[in-house]
Amino acid sequence: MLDSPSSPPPRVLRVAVPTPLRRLFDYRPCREAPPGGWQAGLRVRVPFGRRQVVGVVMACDNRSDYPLDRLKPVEAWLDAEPLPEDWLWLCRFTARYYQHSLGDTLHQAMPVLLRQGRPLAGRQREHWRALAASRDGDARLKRAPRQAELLSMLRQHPHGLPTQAIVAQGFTRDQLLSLVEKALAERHEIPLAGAAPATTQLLAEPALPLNREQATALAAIHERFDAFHPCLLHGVTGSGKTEVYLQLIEAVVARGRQALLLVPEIGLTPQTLARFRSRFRVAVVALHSGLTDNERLDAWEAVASGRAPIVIGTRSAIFVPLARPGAIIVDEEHDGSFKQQDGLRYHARDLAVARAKHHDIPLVLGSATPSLESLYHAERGNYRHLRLTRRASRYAPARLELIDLRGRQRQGGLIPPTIEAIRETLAAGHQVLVFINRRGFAPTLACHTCGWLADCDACDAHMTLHRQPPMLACHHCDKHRPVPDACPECGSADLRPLGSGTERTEETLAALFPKVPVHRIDRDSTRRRDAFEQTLGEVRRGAPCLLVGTQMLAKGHHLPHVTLVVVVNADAGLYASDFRALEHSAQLLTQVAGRAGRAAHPGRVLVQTLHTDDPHLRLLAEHGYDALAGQLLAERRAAALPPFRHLALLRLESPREEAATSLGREAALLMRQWVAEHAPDVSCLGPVPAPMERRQNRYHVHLLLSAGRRSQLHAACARLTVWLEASPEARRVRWSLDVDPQSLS
DNA sequence: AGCACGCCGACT
DNA sequence: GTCGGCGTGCTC
Repeated sequence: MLDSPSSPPPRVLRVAVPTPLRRLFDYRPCREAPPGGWQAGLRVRVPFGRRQVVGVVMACDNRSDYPLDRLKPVEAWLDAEPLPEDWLWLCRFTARYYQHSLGDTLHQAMPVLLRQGRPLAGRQREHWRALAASRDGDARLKRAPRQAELLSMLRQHPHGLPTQAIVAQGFTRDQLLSLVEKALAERHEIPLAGAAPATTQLLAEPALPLNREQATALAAIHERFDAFHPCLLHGVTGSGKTEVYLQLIEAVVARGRQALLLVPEIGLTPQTLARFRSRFRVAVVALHSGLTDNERLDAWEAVASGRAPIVIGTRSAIFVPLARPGAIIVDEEHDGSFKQQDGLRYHARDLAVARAKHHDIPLVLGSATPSLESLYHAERGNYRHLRLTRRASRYAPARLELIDLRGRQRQGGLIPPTIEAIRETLAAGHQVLVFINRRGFAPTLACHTCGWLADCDACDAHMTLHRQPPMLACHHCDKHRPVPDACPECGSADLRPLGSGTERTEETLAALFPKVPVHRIDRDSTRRRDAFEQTLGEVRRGAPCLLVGTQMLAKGHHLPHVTLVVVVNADAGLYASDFRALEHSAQLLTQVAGRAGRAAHPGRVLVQTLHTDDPHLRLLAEHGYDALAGQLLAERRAAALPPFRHLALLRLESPREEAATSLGREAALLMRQWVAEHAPDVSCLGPVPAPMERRQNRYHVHLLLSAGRRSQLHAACARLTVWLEASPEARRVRWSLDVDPQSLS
């Protein structure tokens, strides 16, 4: 692989190029070889079609299937050293597993600045420092008070300050340059790379004592540090999973290794980060969507070089290279945000498993409500099943009380006994959380004279009625229109909202409890970045109040003063057609219940439903998530669904329904023939119209492959994508293959 | 996916 | 007469 500078350069470089095409492109090396010789993992700038792109050399060779004399030369190499080996491995694995183009996968897994060709090695950070004081210097700043302030700040830091820190104090780059021009300050560069930090004095504050279960779990995870060691840390809300993570990370870092912690999108809050940063004296790098391109590259480089021992990040952080991998932890492993829902449709939790296995390191999947996949692996002994059943609070998690909605008059979705319970809770000086899974004022608008419903004309969906501001909006496309005064069909003025959303429930509660503040928390009310945190801060102060919100409210936030949780309608989730709907509803209901009574008071959870006798709901209410999960697993087995069989979903999408369907039929034909001969374990279902077939005036058609063996499913998918890429019909239809789809819609 | 080339409608 | 609509073809 390595081509030493003395040996002759290879004739051909196989380069992964950022394109959806699932193949490599061959190039001739440029005249000057990189200092370490040509090798896999080097970024190169290459001509591709009519443009220049950044690609990655995947192999060196002397032959090509393409005529050698027609190969274009590489424009330039961009790295002296190849990109990290573990990162290349992970990208290769991901591209193969998800049947995605390698070039695209590498591109996506790279920080933006590396995609653009910026150098990685030898990165410097710009610093500024004051020059020796001259008598007249300060006099010259008489009319520039900000520059004078800046200079005095620089004088307090004789080793210099990074630009970022200076700008954070409210100074500008221009002010810095003015000081340089006046010879009062100078710019200097500090290389970013450096030795790993000393690991003596790792902790900034002492670890908390562990209870027996936590200690047992930690010991089990610790047992081996040099072997793939998957553990399912299955702990009820408030049982102290985070403390186990903290102490595992401590042990990992003490051994000079790095720990990677993945958290759900919503979980990487300033509070979470603060908890980790206050525990450790070493750097805790956070990778989240709020970083600038430069910050992201710095973070990537700090981890890849090994300088940063602890990384916390959301889904995409699974792609950060680790110089000395020590452990990977996935918190709330059941969370849907770990699965990317477009383009490269990877699941960060599943990649975490693959990665830990590759590195031979411990893996921890933590959850109060584990996915059926992970429970299945734990049951089969593939994962060690570690349970935490004891809560720090005196009180057991609240039981779900099923409240029968049938035949009751609803007000904003709430029936009288529920309203009474809210009244009592507020009177006792506590807080109430009302959980409703629809935003807007009402799910739709209906004519009570002729039965007309406000439908979207681009989707097979109703339009949601909003009051703030008033409009009809489709939640599946960007269409919205004014609320009509009269029925467009019959002219009747008797138009009424049908059902309730967060806005209507908020309005109802505000009318019922005028003296109590009502906070609405949903995507519409939290558009402004800080609004959510601000509301939560107020709620944490503890005065009686009402919180109305969507599932945004259910996850992660510690709300110690909430003692009553109301679920306005459990049925929407329970009876959705998707095969994971029950699992997700049960996880959500259990999480919502976990919000009640975490501190000084026991809690109640009222679940309104039309189906109080539903066996799944009863099982969940009476015996909890684990019991229901066991039942659901049995049902999945009977229905030949994951985790007992593996799925891959081909989605086809076109403005012309017939185009999508006919391509689906051809693909199905090909698959059925090919599979009969090469992969008899695979079955092929469809093509069928997708649920909500028409979205944004495009028709969606599905073809589902399923198999008991991954290898056969994989082979079938590979055959399918090759065929699709070559098929002229497929170029007129947008298609994507979703391996291990999260949902069938 | 980009990005070109290429062949038919409404405008200075 | 041109500007520009998106069909189709290619990318080492």
